[in-house]
Amino acid sequence: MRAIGLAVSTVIFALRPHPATQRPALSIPLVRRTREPYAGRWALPGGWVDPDESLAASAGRTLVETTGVRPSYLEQLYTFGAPDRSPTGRVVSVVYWALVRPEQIGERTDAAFDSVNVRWFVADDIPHLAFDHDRIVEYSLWRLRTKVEYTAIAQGLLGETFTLSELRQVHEAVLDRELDPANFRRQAEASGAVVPTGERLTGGRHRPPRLYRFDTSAALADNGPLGADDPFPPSGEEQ
Amino acid sequence: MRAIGLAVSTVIFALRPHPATQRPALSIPLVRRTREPYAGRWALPGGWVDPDESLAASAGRTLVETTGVRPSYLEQLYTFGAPDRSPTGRVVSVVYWALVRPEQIGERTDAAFDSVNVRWFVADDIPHLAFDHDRIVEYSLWRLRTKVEYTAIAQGLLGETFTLSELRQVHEAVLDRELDPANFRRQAEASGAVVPTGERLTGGRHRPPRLYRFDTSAALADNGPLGADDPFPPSGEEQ
DNA sequence: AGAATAGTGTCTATAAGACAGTATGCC
DNA sequence: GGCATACTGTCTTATAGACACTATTCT
Repeated sequence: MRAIGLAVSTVIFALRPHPATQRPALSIPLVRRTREPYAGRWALPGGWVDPDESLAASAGRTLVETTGVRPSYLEQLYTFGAPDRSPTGRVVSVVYWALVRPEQIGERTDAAFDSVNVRWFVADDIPHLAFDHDRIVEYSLWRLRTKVEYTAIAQGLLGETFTLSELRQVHEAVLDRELDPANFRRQAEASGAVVPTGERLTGGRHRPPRLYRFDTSAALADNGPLGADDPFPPSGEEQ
Repeated sequence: MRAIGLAVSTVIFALRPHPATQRPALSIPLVRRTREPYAGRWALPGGWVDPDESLAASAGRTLVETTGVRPSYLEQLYTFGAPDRSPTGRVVSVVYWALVRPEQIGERTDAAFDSVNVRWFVADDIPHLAFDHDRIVEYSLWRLRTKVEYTAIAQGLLGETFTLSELRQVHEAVLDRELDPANFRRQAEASGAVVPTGERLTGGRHRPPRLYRFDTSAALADNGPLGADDPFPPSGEEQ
């Protein structure tokens, strides 16, 4: 039995101002490869799985190293393992996807963070990536878009409190289409996932909207018997 | 980098006569472990991934070795990789699930097939399994049941032609609840997944029902940018 | 004819979408 | 007061479910 390399990669999503329009746009951080193969090309953050480390914990490391924050949601996406997907030998990659809240990203300035080789890209304007990462990003986008329509994962991209208008804009940014404000409001309230805080957002240019928060007793997504992944398990137990 | 063992396991589903009632019941083949750890316990069929073999092809081997037939559907389920899931060392298992048509199973009698250590179990009456396989089976059942409600994967369990009554019984066996024949018929026809052959099933005790076949131009399930897995790829290309 | 399943019709409840209309705060 | 957004009301359409009813074949 020859050794097969086992790696983890993570597709990280956050909402960031679009470079052109400044409106919130679904974005993904990528790292530039500094060595062969594919030196100079952009790729998904990731690395080898440590022998004593769970898969989700390995994905958690990836997140910290690139965004510097704890993700609000983490889920296994798919495992890619075609024999020829890496020119240097057999590598099987367990890929995760994560949601990060924008206010937590901040600007990393410490020496450990190499901002030259880490850059955020708008999700629908990704360059041609190394390995089979184009396919992976495409699939992760499909999964996010499918899931945002029938779960409450959008909260993984938002802060503590928010207006329904902001929540709607998150859905619009993810789905890349406009939604009817009236109908969206009704569905959001009927779902029970959001709860009004009783406060209003002042300082806007118009009528102050109500602030909401997510019902913390409800899960972000129903993944069946498997719960959500915990990238930073307290001890060492995990699937 | 210490080596991490990479394995593949497969949850195989087929409809077989329930030992007690003789009615079609969702069933899973298991293999009895002949060595430690967990010697004597039932477990999912599987094995090590060959260095030159794709993950789906490895799952395909599993299928042939236990059921002896080509599966009608194969999909990656999840990758389990907790550091302590095997007492003998670190093993990461990429798990697949598959559907097999009952008429293809047949009874294997050749010497290569050890029927003593391979047995079919009714899905809702599975013994306590080796490793973390209890969880895996539970999750695969959830996935199958979720998917049968919004896709046409039930055809993976049926033969070439069938009556709508038979199709409904497949759904009922999977979901473990009765469905209204009238409403089921309407939905099946409206979905466009089934097409009447123009023939009828004679020889029954009552009014002969129409025979249908699946619309081969439609996919069994929408897995997004990733298509269905092919366990027996012609050359060597795959994800 | 009767039994049993095949197949159709129809009513109700629910939800999504379109869109008109009212409310309220800031300029 | 005007404007932009917040928020409500209501109509239409599609679909799921319940269930009554008709059709056809075999015994």
